[in-house]
Amino acid sequence: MTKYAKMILELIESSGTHLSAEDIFLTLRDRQEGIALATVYNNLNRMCDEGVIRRLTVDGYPDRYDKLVRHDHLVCPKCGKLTDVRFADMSAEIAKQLGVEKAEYDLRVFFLCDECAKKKG
Amino acid sequence: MTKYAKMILELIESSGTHLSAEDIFLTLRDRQEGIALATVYNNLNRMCDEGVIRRLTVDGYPDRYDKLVRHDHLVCPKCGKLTDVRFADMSAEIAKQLGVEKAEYDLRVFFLCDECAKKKG
DNA sequence: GTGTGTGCAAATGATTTGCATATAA
DNA sequence: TTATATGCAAATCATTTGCACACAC
Repeated sequence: MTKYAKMILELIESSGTHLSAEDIFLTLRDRQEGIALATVYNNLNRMCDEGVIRRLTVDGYPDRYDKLVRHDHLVCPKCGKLTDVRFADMSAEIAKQLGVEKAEYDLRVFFLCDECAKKKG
Repeated sequence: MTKYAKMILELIESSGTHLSAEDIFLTLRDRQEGIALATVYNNLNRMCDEGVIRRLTVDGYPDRYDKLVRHDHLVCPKCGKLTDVRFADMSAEIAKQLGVEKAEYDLRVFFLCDECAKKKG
């Protein structure tokens, strides 16, 4: 694992928000790291393949990346903001219904975020 | 509602599969309709905004469009294939937990499709 | 030393946009 | 008529790729 791979992973693991490739690129560049955007993408793709991080694709917005700890997401239908939330784990029921031992899933709940709710009212 | 809007909606409603903008464009063009790809996109976007159809964004694949009847999806992690499936409706629990009357959500279960399962074994 | 990561610039591919024309209410 | 949809081509934007160079093991 290289210098940049480590930095990128650390950023994602330690971040409270959901970072896009560009967020990561800009953060590292601000730290005077001479990293290229393509390198960020390369690393993110590799880590997703290896199952070290998770990609969050939301329609209309650039992909964001997330840690693996089990949780679900609220997605703001206005601004695309993602918020972590934890609903009951349904892996067991789903797996049972599909006739397999283990099942992975992605649950997104559409929910107007605080900021957009304010703007509206 | 225009001629093409009707055709596009009908295609989506009657289709057993999940069509992409290009699928729809090619289908209509094969029927000798002089439709433009941009028109397909325009109509799909409009219908999504109006809440008449639903957009399915799967990372790495072009968007596909779906009818509104409540159901969930299996997503093949190898080929991106979408399959309809119906798990228990969780709107009520989710809404309760969020403190609202109604909640919309999107549930995707990652599950190797038949074809990819064959190829593997 | 040899494979793999990196930087850069150019390519890609899905989707959007601008604008002039055509169509629907 | 008067707004809105359409066709076309060009533009956009996130992401990927090719290639030469630089590390890491």
